[in-house]
Amino acid sequence: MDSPIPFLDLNLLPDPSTAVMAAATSPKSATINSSVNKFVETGRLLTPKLEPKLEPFDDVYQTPVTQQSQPVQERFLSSTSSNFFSNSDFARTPFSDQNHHPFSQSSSISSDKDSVYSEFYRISQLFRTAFGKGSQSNGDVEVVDPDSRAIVPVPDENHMSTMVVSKRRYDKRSSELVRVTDLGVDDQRYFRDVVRRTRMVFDSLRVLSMPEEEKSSGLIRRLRSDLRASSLMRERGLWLNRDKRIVGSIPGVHIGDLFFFRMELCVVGLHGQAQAGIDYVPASQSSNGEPIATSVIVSGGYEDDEDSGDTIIYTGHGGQDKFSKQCMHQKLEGGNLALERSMHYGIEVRVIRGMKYAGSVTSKIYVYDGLYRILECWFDVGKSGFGVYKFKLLRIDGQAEMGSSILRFAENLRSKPLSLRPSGYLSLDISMKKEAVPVLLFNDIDNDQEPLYYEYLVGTVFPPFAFHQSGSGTGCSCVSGCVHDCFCAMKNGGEFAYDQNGCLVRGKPIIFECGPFCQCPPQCRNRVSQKGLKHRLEVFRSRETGWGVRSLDLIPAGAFICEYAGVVLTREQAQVLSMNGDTLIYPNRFSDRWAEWGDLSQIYSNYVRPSYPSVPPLDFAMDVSRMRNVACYISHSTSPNVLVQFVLYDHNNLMFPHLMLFAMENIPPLRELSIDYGVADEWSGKLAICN
DNA sequence: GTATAGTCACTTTG
DNA sequence: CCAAAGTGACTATA
Repeated sequence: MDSPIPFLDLNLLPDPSTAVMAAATSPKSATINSSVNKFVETGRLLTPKLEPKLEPFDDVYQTPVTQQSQPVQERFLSSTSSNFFSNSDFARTPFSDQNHHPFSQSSSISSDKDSVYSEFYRISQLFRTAFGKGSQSNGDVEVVDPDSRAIVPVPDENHMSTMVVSKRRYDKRSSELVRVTDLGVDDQRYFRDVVRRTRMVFDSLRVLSMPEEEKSSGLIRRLRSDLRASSLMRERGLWLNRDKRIVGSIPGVHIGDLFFFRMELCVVGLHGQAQAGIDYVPASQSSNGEPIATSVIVSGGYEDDEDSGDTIIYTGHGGQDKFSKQCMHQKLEGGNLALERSMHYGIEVRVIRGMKYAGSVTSKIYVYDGLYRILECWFDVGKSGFGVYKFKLLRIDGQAEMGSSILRFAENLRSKPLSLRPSGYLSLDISMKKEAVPVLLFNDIDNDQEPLYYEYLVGTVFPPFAFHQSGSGTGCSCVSGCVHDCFCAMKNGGEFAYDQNGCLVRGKPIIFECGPFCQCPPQCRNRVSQKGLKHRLEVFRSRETGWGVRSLDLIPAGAFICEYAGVVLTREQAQVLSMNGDTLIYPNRFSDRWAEWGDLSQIYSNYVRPSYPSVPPLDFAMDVSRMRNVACYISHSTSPNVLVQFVLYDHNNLMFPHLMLFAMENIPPLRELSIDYGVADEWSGKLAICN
């Protein structure tokens, strides 16, 4: 019998992907010994209590590295304007006086209280109030013009109706510049949840405002569903971090987090510019009249950029024609000036990389890569012969592995796993080709090989009587694929649970996929989870969570991951087995995370959580003691990135649904997956997984 | 068929 | 109130 390991919440641990590329030179861990990720009952399972802790305002502000603060325009223009346009000899001359180079004096932090940067202060719990409700201080809500009214779909429990939402005048972003430091564990978890919830709303709105397939009226609308989603959220005050301008990391956003849209960056406050690559507090709002940069996006849109990971030569903005060709000299203004001022004061900037991502669509993804310092700034001749500003950025030490390099590593790992990780692989497919894509087994920290000793189970084994039920032979007759009002759509309450890409649109108590009794083809949109794995998964050994699971591919939010498979036992059978100490899963104990997915109650006051089709309390257990699949190695978290959704397809017996796992966020490659296994039952003390 | 170039409709900020 | 920042979805072309 396994000995249970102490409960560890994945989210309290450093991102395991940071260790991915570390060399496999570590002492053996003899204490971790668990085949399934289980946990013992502890008080830490329950809701964290948020204890406000106020930090003194005074002693925590940051001061400029250089005490003297010359008027910047004067300083710059006087030192450069003479040779600015004389072209021939743009030397590599840093604008900053060497004596005042930020890094040369960065250790000397003055405590000058009259410093222009006294508004930098540590803030912890102040943000808590600011976050939750969208921090509206707007008394003036008004309709700007009657034509700017938007008709938006409003989901109610069974169908879509419409309502009219008027556009409002928005608040400007705050000018208050702050840095958030020393967040406690509870705070981190809180902000993570807020960010995740916000991104879920964004995704739901985006998917809901996508055009449905037909639209045969000939009126082809180009619909930017990302813009629609963000503007709806803005109307509701759901954009994050608008009441403070945060320099440094954004609470709840981790290094390596992935975004598919620029507007998504705006919504969470990671980067506030819809198009521009440099975000900054403008001089007009800054307390000392100097602009300060907060974040940059390295998108590859400037020919003079040189990105080598930890160091970046970043080109300032401007000087391009509408065809993105340099056509004139850049000026030291706007974001360019802000970057220079940030360098002057030694203030870090967030770096987001826009990268082409092979797979899915040909679009870009944005990766948050952490904080960088600006080392140098100079004026140079660009490739096109026009003057450009260049900034040398250096990544600050001690941060988690860059998301962009993990992406690249994972991409290479796809084609040549053994040459990139010559040791550690125990198996290149523990499913022995039973799954559509391989499930790898990796352990580079100890000698445990346990997952090799189980028979691989692709799908849950139900008792024969589960199939003997009246009505189990009915299905749709959509020979050419299901349409929106077909029989199977009706079974699901009149709408399909999945979008055209097979992503879960809204969680439901249970989903009816098309099955063997339906006439529709295999590529029907209502067949998703029954087709098995799409993303390559890897069971891996971790010092913190025992065995864990991660993906080698990017898993987009809402995508199906895998089934949680086992051998179904009735209550009586389970009682016998549990006395023998076998490992059982109790499906009814998983938290109802499906309810969060697609929850638009923050947008629509009349939103009701789907309650149809209803599902009776589940009264079975699953045995995974001999046969199991990849899912039972997934770790527990109270802030999980994977949800459990009940699905039926091969029979219609509501008592015995499949447990299907879907991504709750964009899960980067090599990041550990986690499920909320539920909290201990107050009376029995039992958990989803029990011995 | 697949990559690339071009075109168009957008939004927020300072 | 407007200029400036560039994307994302689509269409045409190589």
